[in-house]
Amino acid sequence: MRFEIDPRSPRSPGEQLQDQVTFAVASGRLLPGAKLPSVRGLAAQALVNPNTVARAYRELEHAGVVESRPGDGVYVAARGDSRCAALSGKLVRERLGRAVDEALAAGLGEAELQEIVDRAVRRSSKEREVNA
Amino acid sequence: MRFEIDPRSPRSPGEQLQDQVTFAVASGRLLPGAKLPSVRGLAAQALVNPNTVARAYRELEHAGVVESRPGDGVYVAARGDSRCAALSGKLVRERLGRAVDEALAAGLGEAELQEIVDRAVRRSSKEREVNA
DNA sequence: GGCACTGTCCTATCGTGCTGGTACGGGGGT
DNA sequence: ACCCCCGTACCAGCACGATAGGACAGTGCC
Repeated sequence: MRFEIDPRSPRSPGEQLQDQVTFAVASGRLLPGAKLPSVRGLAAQALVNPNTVARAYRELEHAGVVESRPGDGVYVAARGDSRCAALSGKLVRERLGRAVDEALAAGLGEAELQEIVDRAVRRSSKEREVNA
Repeated sequence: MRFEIDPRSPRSPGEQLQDQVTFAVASGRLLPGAKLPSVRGLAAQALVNPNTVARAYRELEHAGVVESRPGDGVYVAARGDSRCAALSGKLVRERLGRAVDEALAAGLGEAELQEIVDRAVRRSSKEREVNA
């Protein structure tokens, strides 16, 4: 499981980390019981401060997505997957909705919009293949 | 032309304002030569600080989208529309792409994604009718 | 027991974006 | 000429997220 931060995103690094874990759990790429990278390890990998990772993990624990076992590691919570499903669905719907609103406000027609979405889907699934 | 700020958006008020003007110009809702709301007026309407609006206008002027005539007002620049077309197209593509990536990462299938987009389009065009 | 690794906590500091307030100079209608 | 509204500029201050560094306690392995 790789995590990475897009510095050009308007979302803060901590939020991006949180989102990525949530989505990975919701999609089943991270199963309940799986061990997440260590705070320090993930910080080094994602080039952020360990404190930022720790805060993200703490938020996730508060949301019931993960469980942290001090001295051992952070694990996906037992029912974290179902908890994430609703959560990530809501997030995704909200953000996709916003992006579509923007696109229409910018004068794009439905056809062009459809084409952009298709293209993004194809690009994204191609990347998924490569990483498989 | 109404502008409003969504405080729940991850984007800063200034950026939201900037985007909205850009999209309005790109879509032809604001034509070259049209007068934009005054710094103070828009600030009062959108519940932000006049300084924030002034900065957004300055950025837009730097991008060649608007022209400011001190003592008079801020106007859409002569070739602002064409300048915006490319700009907003790029922005929209980027953000829609990100949202689609997220949705797929969250485990949504293409069919569900399609359904969400359709729903957002319909909701959005319904709002457009109401405001027409 | 000792060691390496884990998560946790705390404080100080920086950068950035927004706020609040004030002041200046120009345009345009009266 | 006057006054009102306009954009512009500048400043101090605040909030927030991220950074940096250090210290602590628990777990697991040897």
